[in-house]
Amino acid sequence: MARARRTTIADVALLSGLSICTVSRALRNLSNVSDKAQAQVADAAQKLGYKASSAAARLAGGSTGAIAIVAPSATSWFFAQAVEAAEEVFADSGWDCVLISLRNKPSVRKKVFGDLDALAQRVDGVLLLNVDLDAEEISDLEASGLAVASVGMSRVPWDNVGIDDEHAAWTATNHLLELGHWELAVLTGHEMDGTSVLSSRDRLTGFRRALAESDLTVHPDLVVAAGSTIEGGRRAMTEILANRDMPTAVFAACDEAGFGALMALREHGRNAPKDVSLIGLDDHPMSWFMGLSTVAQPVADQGAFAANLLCERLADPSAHDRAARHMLGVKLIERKTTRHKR
Amino acid sequence: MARARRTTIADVALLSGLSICTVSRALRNLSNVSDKAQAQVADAAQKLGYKASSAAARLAGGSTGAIAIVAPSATSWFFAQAVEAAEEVFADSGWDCVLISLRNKPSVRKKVFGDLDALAQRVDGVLLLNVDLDAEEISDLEASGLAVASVGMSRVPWDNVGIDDEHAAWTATNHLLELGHWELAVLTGHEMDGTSVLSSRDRLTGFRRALAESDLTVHPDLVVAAGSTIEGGRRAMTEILANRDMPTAVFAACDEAGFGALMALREHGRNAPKDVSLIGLDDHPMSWFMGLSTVAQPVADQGAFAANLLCERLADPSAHDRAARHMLGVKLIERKTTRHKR
DNA sequence: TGCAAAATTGTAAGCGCTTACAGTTGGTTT
DNA sequence: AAACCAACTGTAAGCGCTTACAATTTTGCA
Repeated sequence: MARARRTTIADVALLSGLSICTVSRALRNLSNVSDKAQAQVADAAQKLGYKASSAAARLAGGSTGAIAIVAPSATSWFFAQAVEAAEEVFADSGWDCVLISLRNKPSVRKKVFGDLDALAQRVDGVLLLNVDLDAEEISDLEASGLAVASVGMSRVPWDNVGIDDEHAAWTATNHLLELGHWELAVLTGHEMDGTSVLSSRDRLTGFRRALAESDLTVHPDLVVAAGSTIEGGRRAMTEILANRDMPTAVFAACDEAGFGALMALREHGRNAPKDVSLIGLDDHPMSWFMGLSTVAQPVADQGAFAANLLCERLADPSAHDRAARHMLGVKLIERKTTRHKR
Repeated sequence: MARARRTTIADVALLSGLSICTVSRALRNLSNVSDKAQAQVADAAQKLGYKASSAAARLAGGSTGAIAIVAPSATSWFFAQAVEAAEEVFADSGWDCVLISLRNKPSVRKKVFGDLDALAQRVDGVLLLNVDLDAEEISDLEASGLAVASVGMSRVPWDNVGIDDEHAAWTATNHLLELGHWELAVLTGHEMDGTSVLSSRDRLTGFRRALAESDLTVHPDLVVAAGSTIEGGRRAMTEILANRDMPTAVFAACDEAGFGALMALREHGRNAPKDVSLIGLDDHPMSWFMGLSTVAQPVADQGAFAANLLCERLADPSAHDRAARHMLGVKLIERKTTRHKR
């Protein structure tokens, strides 16, 4: 099978009997092309199996045909789900997805967002998944000319969809409070190295607010970084167990950390809800089985929704009205790891 | 902050006092450039903060600066891990990763591999993760000019790393056999729709071989598709439980399906190992906690290893010797869901 | 029916980089 | 010292597509 010369727009022009320029316009569905020409071009392109060269298009000022999906990390359940959901939407609209994992490293984040021009050169848009950007990065991104949409970022000048993380955390914490607990610990989504996923900040805030509303204070030793992995949750819970003051209830900022906490408890001969009440946040597929009480959030929906929003922007950049902000609901799910304080 | 005209290779040429051509060569570290010129160019590029345009490079016949990571789906634990590990390797080498999830749909697979030219246009290489390709797709890919490396594909004309899935499954099954079980069921990695991930085929083969070696036959009703999700495992196990002939042991082709099986058992008032012995394959982080016996495989290692192989190929396309094949080891881990048949 | 305005279509100039091929330069060889 | 070479460097022709701007065809109306 010899490698044939690629079919270019010129071939289509020739076959359709129109000029390259008209073909180019027809191919991109620009308005000022007659229906007849449009049809001829479509027909010729079809016959020739013509595929545009994204590189050439890009170079000439067109679209790259790609968007970037940026996530703090790609291994946790939440991100894997959101990424897949978004990828599906993008793929169906013909966009390539460049995956960029920040790997929980501020250095990687700085590298990516510190050189937006480089990014803008390879993609037309960016989908941010719970990425924690500082004010400068936000305004740079806004000014970069890239279309942007995000999952889980409030107060941001572009389309955004998410849950109210603070409220979700508040709901979980409040559940604990209502069960009569007042010595609470929290396994935050922050990483050990200090990095934090955006949602984890809000969740911590929600936790704190719930306590404050009950005039409770949080002992610093009982706020421990777990990240969003099972292993992190396990380490964090182990740390809490080593504490002289055992809390009677624990809020894990994500279910995976909650699973880890369950492990740590078992390793120490304890369990939930007997020794401590434990509640997570996410509603991971395993949670039902583990009996983990939690606050459920629609994960794939968020990814898909945001991806759709971005596709729309990309399709019609002129629609430059103010950013849309969509909040999806969460729901408390009581299972077996929480119960009334005795 | 006005959007300045981009710095091109011409600017670098001007500043360095050399021709565009020499600059281009110096930038790409081609051999025939004097050290002096090389230094001047590096210096000028540095000063100007020059960033090459990948689109232009591509159009002119250079590299796209991107590779594609293709996975049957992106949500399962295995793929999320492998993808992240690979992404890290690629990102560190400066490659963009285009994520392509086949979403377990043959149609998507056909679309992607049926038009390799389109793919070749946007990426220089492809990393395949347990993708099940037919002979034609393999040879087309081989002929496409794309650099290829894969995880978990045997007998393929390019670099490959993986575990011996058949042997791993054989090991798991044999463990069951050694415990005295002879009525075995298997939850295969095949999807309900008939799609199969490459590894799941080999695992099924390994299961069958183990039985055959003990002169045992498999009842068709006891070979059920579970895919590689918790939910799939749950459905599959439920189906088995509805069977009149309950097996005394079950091999789940992946731990996640095993978790689902555990759920189904519980929903039916049964449990492992009392009612059936259950063994998985993967060693998912939850498996320890669940007490799930399994066969452990190094997941991130496989992704990173294969990514490195691909990077090497990409860096030196001339090294066209025969494909390397690396087999990583697996290990039986006995936990609590398997025990001797009573 | 005739002419300006509107709608289409075509011409041609790049976009920034790679690369075949044509110089240059300076050291060797005879 | 003339003739050669090897090692560099420069010239210029694209890669395939977008897009001002010009040219042409239609259409709308008086």
